[in-house]
Amino acid sequence: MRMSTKAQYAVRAMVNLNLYSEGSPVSLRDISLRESISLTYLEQLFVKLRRGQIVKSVRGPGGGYLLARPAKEIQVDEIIDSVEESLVPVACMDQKHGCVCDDHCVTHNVWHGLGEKIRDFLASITLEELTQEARNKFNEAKGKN
Amino acid sequence: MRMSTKAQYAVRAMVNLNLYSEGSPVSLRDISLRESISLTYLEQLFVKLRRGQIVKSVRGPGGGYLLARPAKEIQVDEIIDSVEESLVPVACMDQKHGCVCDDHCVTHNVWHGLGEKIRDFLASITLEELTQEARNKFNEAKGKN
DNA sequence: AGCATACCTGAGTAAAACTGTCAATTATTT
DNA sequence: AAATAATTGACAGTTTTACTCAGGTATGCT
Ligand code: FES
Ligand code: FES
Repeated sequence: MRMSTKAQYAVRAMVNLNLYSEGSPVSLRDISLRESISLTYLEQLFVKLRRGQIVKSVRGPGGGYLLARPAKEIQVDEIIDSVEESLVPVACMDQKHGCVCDDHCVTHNVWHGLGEKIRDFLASITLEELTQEARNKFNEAKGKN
Repeated sequence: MRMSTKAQYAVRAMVNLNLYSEGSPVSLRDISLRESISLTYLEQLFVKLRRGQIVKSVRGPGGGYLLARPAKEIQVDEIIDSVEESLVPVACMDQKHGCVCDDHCVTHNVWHGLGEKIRDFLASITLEELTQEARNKFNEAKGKN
């Protein structure tokens, strides 16, 4: 039961993007340097984030990526959805209507319920919150010196 | 974010074991036939379930497996713990005290919180409940004919 | 125009994990 | 002794993951 590193990177990158962007585009190179994630790998992730309507791209010099909408309206589960296939814990439930086994499968309710819990939790966290948390941590660390 | 089939099989097998055992041992062969899981794969799983104190084994003819304690005291998360390594969604939290990154890592709280939700949910379901649910489904299906 | 920047794309690859099998052994009952 | 059934460890095929590489395209600046 592991979250792929792809998802972990994506969330980190998004927080970093939001943290250092003040209206202007942030280049992947910068995020790559700050978060120690390979540039080419980041490119791969951001293609998916863009398709998932999480970010917008600006080409050319001075370009980079911007949030597609306010951080308050971006939920963690949406970020993960964009880069990964599924938050549902079992393959047989990938279809929209869940697993057909509904009637006879003994463990259906276990996986279905678990999937909902996971979804609900990740949907309850916004990028805005994470970014604010990051700012606080940063300030605390600064205060100690 | 997938539960391995190992975990899925283990839960199914445990429900089946409890469903057909009335104090007497159930052989893996029987479970294998009823649940269409390869016998040799079941063997692999039950070695781990035994080590995890979920079941007891009885050797020789008429032998098989028994619950190590009442079904009411067996939680789904314990079954999964036995056959799988970890319910924690990220590798860096495998150690007992969680991830050291506590202070500087921005996404720590996300994964930590998620891990707790998953654990809580699976711990809230007992084998007893699942078995009862299975009996109900069986009876309903029977009623229709 | 020409150059630098930075996004964009698809193919490819090494390592790990997953899923399952095979062969051989040990313990117990009849 | 013979049959039953758990027990063990090694092993192989497949899939997924986590990346890299080699190009291309769009844009702004001088
Ligand atoms: S087979 Fe899909 S949940 Fe049971
Ligand atoms: S590095 Fe482990 S949670 Fe951040």
